[in-house]
Amino acid sequence: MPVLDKPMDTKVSAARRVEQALVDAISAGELEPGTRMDEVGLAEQYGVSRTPVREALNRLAAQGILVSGEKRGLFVAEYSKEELAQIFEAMHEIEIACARIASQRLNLFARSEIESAQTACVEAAEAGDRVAYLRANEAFHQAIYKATGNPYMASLASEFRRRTGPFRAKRFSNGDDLIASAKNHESLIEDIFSENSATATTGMRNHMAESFLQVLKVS
Amino acid sequence: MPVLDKPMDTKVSAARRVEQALVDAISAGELEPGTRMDEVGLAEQYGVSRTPVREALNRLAAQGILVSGEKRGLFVAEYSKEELAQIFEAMHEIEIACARIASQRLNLFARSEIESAQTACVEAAEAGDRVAYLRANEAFHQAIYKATGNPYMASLASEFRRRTGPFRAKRFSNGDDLIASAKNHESLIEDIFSENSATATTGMRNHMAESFLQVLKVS
DNA sequence: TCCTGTTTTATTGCATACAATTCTTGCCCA
DNA sequence: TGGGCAAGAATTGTATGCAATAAAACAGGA
Repeated sequence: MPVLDKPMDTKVSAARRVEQALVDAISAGELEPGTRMDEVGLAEQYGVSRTPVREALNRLAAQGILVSGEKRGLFVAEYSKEELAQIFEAMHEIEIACARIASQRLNLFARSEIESAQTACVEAAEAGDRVAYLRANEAFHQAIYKATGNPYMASLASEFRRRTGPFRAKRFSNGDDLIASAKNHESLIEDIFSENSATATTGMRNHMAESFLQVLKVS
Repeated sequence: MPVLDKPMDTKVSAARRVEQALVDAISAGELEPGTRMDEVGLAEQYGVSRTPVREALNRLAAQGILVSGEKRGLFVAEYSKEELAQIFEAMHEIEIACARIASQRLNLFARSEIESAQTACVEAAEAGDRVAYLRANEAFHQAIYKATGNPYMASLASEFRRRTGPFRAKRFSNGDDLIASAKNHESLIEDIFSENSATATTGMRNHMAESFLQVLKVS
């Protein structure tokens, strides 16, 4: 019975710990899309009562990470290809908006953050380290979100990345994919740094379209 | 003690009814930003126990409609002018994306829905009926969201409208404001119907900028 | 064998009780 | 008079029990 990792985290409520644990499990793919969330099972698994579990499930449901199917209960959201395309389209639009805003507001600090994230991406890609690349890629995109200077845009974009995480993760099957993705970043960076918002828009559009096509292949 | 409107709605859980009631109250401005949500108070107000109230509050908090301040408890979100500007910027971007996508995919049915919503807006504006206008305006924007054919974009945009509802509602102080807003819609519609996505983008950009400037005036 | 109606079981939703935490009030002392 | 401290009150977080309901299992007839 894997009790929660940090039982000493007395500051955080049990409900939040369960929520975080579930998000992690879903993002990591341990809980596959379509899996049913059993209140009593999770409760005893995490050593708490049903109440905080219900609270966590509710919050996840409100975020769209869990959905209620035709059967009773909540399930890890699973999407058809069409739904996936729609979600990616939405994410796509938000990323484009972020890139455009970032290109208009770019300051030196944000710029250096993006660049160093990209450096980490390239290193991980060349080393063929898939896990490191995923993390670096995440930091890269987060840096762009942050560069918008708009935390609401940033959290919106982050939320979509969380939701699509399980589907995007699959696509890096070999080292070439990593390197291709990193190369892709380079041109996107150039476009953003050009401080021409139209160029940045186009750049992100290409990047995201590319990215989505690969997801569809493996889903 | 205003008991819930539809006590017979046995199909819907108490938690959902409370949630909906709270959303309505907040959107309508009955619960002003900064108001503290009292679990026990709401519980007896709606004639249920704390459990479903807590569930509703949690869901609202997950949507960002409620936030936890420095004091204990949850509060109706209130924003500084800068935060408001950022939220509107984000909403702005999403609306623009919706308008662009809608203009690319517009079919006759969606088109007629947008047009009839606009007709209702004009009628309400000319009658000087503020409440009717708010509802019609809402339907107008929802019709555009729906016209994207992408439910995720639509729900995203809807969520932002819910969040900004209390702030937008204030801005229609007199009849001229209504008429101005309705006129504003006309040009936006033309832009969307032009099926030129660049034009639709520009149109929505103007509409939203106009809208936001008025919000800032009264906030 | 398959459909349909019924009983059984499992699970959710709600209420309530209790524990733990934080806010507040009032008191004492400087 | 003001600041700190302590006791009390209020409020949140969690556990548990019960009732309602949906799913499943089962039986009986066509």
